[in-house]
Amino acid sequence: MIQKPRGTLDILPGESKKWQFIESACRKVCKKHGFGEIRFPTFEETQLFARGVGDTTDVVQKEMYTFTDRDGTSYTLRPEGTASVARAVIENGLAGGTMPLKLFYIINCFRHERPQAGRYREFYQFGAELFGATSPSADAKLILLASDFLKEIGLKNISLHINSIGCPECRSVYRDALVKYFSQKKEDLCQTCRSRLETNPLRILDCKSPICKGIAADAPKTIDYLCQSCKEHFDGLKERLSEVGIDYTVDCNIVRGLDYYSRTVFEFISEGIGAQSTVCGGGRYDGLVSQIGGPELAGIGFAAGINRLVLSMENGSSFKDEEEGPDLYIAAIGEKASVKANGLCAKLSDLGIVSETDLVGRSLKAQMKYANKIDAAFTLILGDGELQTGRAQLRNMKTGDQFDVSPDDIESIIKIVKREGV
RNA sequence: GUGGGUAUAGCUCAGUUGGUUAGAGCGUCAGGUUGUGGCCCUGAAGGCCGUGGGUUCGAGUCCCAUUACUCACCCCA
Repeated sequence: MIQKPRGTLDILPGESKKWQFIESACRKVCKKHGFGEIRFPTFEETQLFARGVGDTTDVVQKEMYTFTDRDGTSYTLRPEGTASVARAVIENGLAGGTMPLKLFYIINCFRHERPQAGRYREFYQFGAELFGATSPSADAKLILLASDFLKEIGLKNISLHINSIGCPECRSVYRDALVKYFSQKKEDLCQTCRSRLETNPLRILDCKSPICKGIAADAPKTIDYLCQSCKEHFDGLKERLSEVGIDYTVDCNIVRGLDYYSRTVFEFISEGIGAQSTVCGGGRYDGLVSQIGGPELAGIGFAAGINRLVLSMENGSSFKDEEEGPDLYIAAIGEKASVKANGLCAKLSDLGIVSETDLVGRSLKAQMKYANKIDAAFTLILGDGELQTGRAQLRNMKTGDQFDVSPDDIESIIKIVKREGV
């Protein structure tokens, strides 16, 4: 028995409706805010992610699906979307066009992690990126898009947390202060946080350990270390969020794991879907485009984890699961009737009456049972007798009423199905 | 990469302190006279009890290993 790869998903028809619901919400909201869809390769040169996402990040260091092509080039299955979008913007000359540039995408991504609730090796993201705008209005616009999207799918128990991690200049000052603070308490920190002190001190802030949490509570706060312009930017964002009526809480412990973030970072968090509760996360990345060889071009974006959104839909959403059977099932008895049923079925389907007929050679009784099971609105019974007399029974499966029709009079069959079906 | 939990039919699960041919419900398929679904009744198919070792006269049951699933750490959407 060959099984699907670990951490991947088969999405069956019943479940895929939820995914379609989410995807159509993405498209609807993006249209509303003027974001255009971009599609790009599933794999890119490994270098793109190494330089864009950051050489030292866990994602790049131990989670990428990397392979060598026949010509020796190293490629990687995309672990996220932003770096690829930035690359496509540069490569297609969009950076020289009209700004702002607003793009969105719905993609699958790949990360070799240990699977758990809300975390998969192949996972799906809805992402949006806004380039060429440094104003806090851009940050607010993007957060509004995300907020509208979550509202559109009607999720309950979602909260927005924002923070500013500053520009590279003020962040390094802050980082030093943080290292200094935590170094004093080094003995009390958990094992992983002690090593984080060297590698990524900001990460200590969102450690799950209660002891580290306690220590982090009194740690220096990012917002106290922002330079003048970063502070103004953050204040500007908060003002604009309030103006458009978006509730938020400032959470100094929000830290993004990807190197390209600067200034604004944010997360939408959902209750009750397990430990992986960030349903949408993003931030500003003014240095990314130049980092991967493009011009100076500001950007801000987010990605929402579709798998996690599907999970949080269990807790309530505006999704309605409407099971709909075909309008008509044609029960055929015998070879001649079967041939006739095939033709009738095709004609009716063309005319907008969703029709089915027997494909597996069942008895009449079994066909009736099947019609009932698939929730067909009507059943037309066709046998030798009907073909000879030119009269057949059209049965309303809900009421049990039967109508005498001619199998060749398609018009009147449609008329009855439409009238009774409403 | 590190821990915990789980593994019996397509699905959800029973299976006594180890004891003969491993069960139920649901689902699937077929019947319940002549050409009419739902409810009900009957029957059938479907399991190397995750895999490999071990203990034992005897293992679905106990022990070890392994794999998968799952939850958490880590990381992140």
